[in-house]
Amino acid sequence: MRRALLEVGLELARAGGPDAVVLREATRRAGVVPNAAYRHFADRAALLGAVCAASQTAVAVAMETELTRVPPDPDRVRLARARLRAIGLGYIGFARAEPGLFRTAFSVPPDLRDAAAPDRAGNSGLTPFQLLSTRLDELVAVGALPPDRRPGAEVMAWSAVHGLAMLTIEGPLRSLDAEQTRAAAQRVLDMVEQGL
Amino acid sequence: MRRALLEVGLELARAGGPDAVVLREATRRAGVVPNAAYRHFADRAALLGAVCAASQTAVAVAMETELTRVPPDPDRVRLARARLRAIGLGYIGFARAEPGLFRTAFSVPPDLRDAAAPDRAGNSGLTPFQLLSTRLDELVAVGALPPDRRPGAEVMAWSAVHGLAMLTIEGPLRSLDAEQTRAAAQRVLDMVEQGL
DNA sequence: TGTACATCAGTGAACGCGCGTTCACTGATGTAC
DNA sequence: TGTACATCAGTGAACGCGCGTTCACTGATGTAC
Repeated sequence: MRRALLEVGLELARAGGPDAVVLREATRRAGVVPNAAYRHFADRAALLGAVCAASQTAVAVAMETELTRVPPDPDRVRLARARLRAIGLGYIGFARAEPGLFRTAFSVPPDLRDAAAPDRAGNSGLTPFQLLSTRLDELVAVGALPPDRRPGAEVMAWSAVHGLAMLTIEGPLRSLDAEQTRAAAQRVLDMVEQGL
Repeated sequence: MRRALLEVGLELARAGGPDAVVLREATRRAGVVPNAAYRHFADRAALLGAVCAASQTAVAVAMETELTRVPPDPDRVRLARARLRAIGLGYIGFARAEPGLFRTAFSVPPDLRDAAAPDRAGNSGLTPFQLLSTRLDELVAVGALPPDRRPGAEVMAWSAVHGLAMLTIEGPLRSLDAEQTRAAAQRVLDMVEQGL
């Protein structure tokens, strides 16, 4: 039942973002009376927290999926760069494909994201941030990024990619089609590579 | 009265973002009965649209204010770069100072941002996007940006700055203090300069 | 200068709605003796 | 093998709340004759 509520909560978030995760509607879809939810979640905030954690996992899964598509390359520098691009593309692609879940994953009330994260199934258990850190570490390891530029690099890369994602899903870039979005993503990733 | 409702609406948005722009609460604060609002706005969406337009103007004003602080410089290239940085800093600074208004300005429902924009008072009447375009045009004019790199440059610059703004107000970078934010902003702007 | 009338911003009361949450409950499941 | 009992997921009914919106209205303001 807990799982059913979580899944139905994800369905609601998918369709309408975090505000759409409504306890009564979730129980309705789960075929259960409203207060039954309180057997499994302390309150609405706890349900939303769980949905948010699951959304973040989904983002991470999308990034890792893209990562596995990177072809092997004997040139370690080129490979490391391709991997960084891959997680960026996965991130933006997820935002485009699942804007509701994406917003749920990151527009999260401060104090309820510490909800348990029990469903790490399907990915390595790393958060999107950790996936990014790993790639940047690799760039340093293969000599593609000077170590003195490493600190704070997450923030820069993440800002660029996150900004594009946001602008394309709920900002003024909403009208871009899939092709244009992909092109914009490539250019932003170019900028990150250059600018780091 | 219309003006009073708009200002009280901005107050609500300032405190809680777009969702906090509640018609009944606005009339309450304006000292008026709820339905009186319908003399001035078709419905709640129209009020929110007006508040959103005003928030965007506020962002633009913050950017222009920062722009006027740029000292004169005989080196036109350096000046153009400083101006681009200035509007970026204004943008991020506004997001930090007024997260509620910032979110209201950009997390806007698709169809109601075409609300009238009657209160252009206090700035040149340009939108944040237009301010950015002007700066990029100037970079090209002084030879700091190759013309073939000009198309799409808005998207890249805006993505980087917008992403940092978002991550610092409602994302995982919320815990950064003012000093750290400023440093991050400078680095992101470095990246944009390099990466363009 | 004075009267009749239209305009229109704000009133008072009410509507139906969906929400989160609490209460005492039922009835199936599993465990202890 | 059979009975008594605890556990606990889900029920049924209800609460108080704030919301957006609609109705017929009042009363001040300004205009036409």
